[in-house]
Amino acid sequence: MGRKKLKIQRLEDLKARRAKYSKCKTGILKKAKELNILCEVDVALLFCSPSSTPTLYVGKNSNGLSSILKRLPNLSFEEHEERKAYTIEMLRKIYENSESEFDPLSLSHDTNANTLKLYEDELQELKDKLVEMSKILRD
Amino acid sequence: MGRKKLKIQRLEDLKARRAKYSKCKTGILKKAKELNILCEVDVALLFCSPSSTPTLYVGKNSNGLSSILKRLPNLSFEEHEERKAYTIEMLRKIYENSESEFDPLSLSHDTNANTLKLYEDELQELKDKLVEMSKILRD
DNA sequence: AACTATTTATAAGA
DNA sequence: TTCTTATAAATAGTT
Repeated sequence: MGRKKLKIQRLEDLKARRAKYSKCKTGILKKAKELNILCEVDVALLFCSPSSTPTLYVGKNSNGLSSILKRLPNLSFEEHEERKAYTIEMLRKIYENSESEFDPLSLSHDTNANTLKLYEDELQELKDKLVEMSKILRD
Repeated sequence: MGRKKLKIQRLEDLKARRAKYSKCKTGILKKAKELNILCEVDVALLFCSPSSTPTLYVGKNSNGLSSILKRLPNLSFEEHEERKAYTIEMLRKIYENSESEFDPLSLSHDTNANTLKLYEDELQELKDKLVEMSKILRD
């Protein structure tokens, strides 16, 4: 929207990128709030830009979701070897089954309400990460 | 947007709510992808509706973010008492400091890039949760 | 942060 | 669900 149509590619100018980020984030947060209220959907959004404070938004009335997200910041230093092995195994299963949808929870306490739909970007990244991890494990 | 202006309140008709959810989610995901590419911002979105499969979107090139999010589904059954105590302590600090911004990471390995900006809904929920937890602890 | 021309998202209907 | 079209809303360029 706006005076001209934008090509969806990285904005090279830092200042323009920051301005865009600010405006766009505001817009998405507004939409997410609307979705949360209109449709009774639990919503959580996380934005991390290289240059500014990460933003977490969690909609009202999230059942258990927000309590999980609250712990996100603390996970990184709790990565014990045990957990890593588990994660790698999970990634392998995901990799072997990489279509546009899958269910990472089939490994554990699955219920219909707990399945996750993943998008292409996510899957590509999982693949990349698995390759990286494989390299590390070979050393 | 559309033929008429909508009031932002829960849609009472289930069918309408589902239709709205589907359309709106598509729109937000599109915007999030644009933000991810245009501004080089790591993005993660999670939607959980009562009636359909939860949706997770994580943008391309997320540094460490996606590996954290990947483990979200597995957290719930890993809630040991030790972790709970830590979480409660974190919530207390947050509660005592509840303005529209704060830094939950000051408790640990804080860097400028690791702080989180929280929104009102989030804070309200934290307060509610803390009240609940206080009740449980008194028993 | 504010303005406004323009693009984009979407409400209602098919 | 998908499409069409009128309309509401977001936003690009600019101040």
